[in-house]
Amino acid sequence: MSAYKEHSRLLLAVDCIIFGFDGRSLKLLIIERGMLPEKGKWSLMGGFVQQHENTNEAASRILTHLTGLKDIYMEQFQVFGEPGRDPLARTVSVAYYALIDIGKYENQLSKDYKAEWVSLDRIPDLIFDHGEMVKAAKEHLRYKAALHPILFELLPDRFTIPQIASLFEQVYNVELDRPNFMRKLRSTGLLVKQSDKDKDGSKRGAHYYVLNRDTYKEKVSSFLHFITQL
Amino acid sequence: MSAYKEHSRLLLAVDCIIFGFDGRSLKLLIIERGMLPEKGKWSLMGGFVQQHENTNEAASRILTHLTGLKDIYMEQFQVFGEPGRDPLARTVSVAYYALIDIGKYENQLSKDYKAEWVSLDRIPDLIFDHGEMVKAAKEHLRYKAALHPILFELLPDRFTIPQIASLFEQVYNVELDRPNFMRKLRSTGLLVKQSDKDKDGSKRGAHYYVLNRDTYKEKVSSFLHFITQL
DNA sequence: ACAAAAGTGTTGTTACTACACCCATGT
DNA sequence: ACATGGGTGTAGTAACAACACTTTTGT
Repeated sequence: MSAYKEHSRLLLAVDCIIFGFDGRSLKLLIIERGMLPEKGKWSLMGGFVQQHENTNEAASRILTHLTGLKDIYMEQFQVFGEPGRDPLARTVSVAYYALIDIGKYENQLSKDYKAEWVSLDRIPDLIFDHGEMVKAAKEHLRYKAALHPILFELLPDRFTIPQIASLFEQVYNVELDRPNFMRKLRSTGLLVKQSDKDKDGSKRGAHYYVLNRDTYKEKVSSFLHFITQL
Repeated sequence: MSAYKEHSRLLLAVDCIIFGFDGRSLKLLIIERGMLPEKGKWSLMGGFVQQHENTNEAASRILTHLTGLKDIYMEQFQVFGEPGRDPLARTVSVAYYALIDIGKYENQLSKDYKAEWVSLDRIPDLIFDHGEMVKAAKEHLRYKAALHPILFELLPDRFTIPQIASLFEQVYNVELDRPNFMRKLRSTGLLVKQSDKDKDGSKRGAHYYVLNRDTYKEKVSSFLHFITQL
């Protein structure tokens, strides 16, 4: 372990921008920080990368620890490494965003961490550069979700098309033409219509759909345009 | 500097996947490694992140050091952090890909490093996980270049449409319909036609074009599809 | 009956593909 | 004159946007 002696070592952390959807609105999961510095302030969930694990494993561990869920959709999107970002020690952080159906979330660590779902447009000040991380995560999410159907990761097993539309509208901050959006969604072959309806959102009720997991797995990693043959 | 004492520190490196185009074919810049371990074997250009710099600065420094060029287009794309990837010490690497016009490349460090441009389909075995990094970089480049006109970064100031087409064909490993590709390119408004022609590639000669830098700056950060209004 | 949201139909426009064809020039 | 790429024209098709219209149901 004395190799590369002349080079300085540093701490490597992972921070998670956890997006959640409860069927109505898009939220962010943040915690009240339990350690110094900045103890008691709002923060993203994070942790240090351990000796025996890679960064994906660290992110998984941290996500499971906070939410109680396994196999959460997550994506590494950017390294934040300004020298002074953590005032106590040189710490470089690998940022991940994660997508969760809030209905599946188990508030298992309410004792260890004070975790809270906050609306995306009412995010309090966060420690360090976490605010910047959230902003970058939103951009990455927009980018990715414009080409890949990952927003389904936020939805419950049974969902309605108006719910998806509302989710897209919140992510992109636009109003969609519902008729056209509906057709586009159905043309993907990702949706399996159910016979029953959700009556909460409207009088008439909207049909439930479930995701066709097989075509989903295919389409998550396709969807390109500029070069149309591939 | 004794904060977070209980957490282990590690080495943070940057590795650069440097793509270059010489007007005919797409290449990768690799070096003969000058330090242990694996001294003398083929490797990507890389280096350790220093105390005073962030990872982008480290990558810039390393790129400039090897190529003699400033303001190289580069993009951070993935962290490689398997615990055993460098056998001598726990080292996590932030991978960047870079795009260079080989014509501008100055072989300035031929004494310090034995650097060489190799054809993308004849890459020798590389140390550690560098082969995996190259593969991932190619995928990221394909992804990004399908939506953003970044491949122009590989071209000289004056270039012909057949050259661009050839570049795209090599990146995506397809044959393009030249007439249609030409029209699509010109419809972007990125190209400014020059009056003279390049006679090297054919008898008739192909018109030179230069990039419209203004529209280029706009379009590099646009180009989405699934959500068409933005 | 009517408001409100879900969902269908239709039409004009744009973007793309396929491919026939013409152009300029070195040999 | 002809082979070789460079480049234009055109027609059919698919995807998309706009928006009128119908359906269902709670009040």
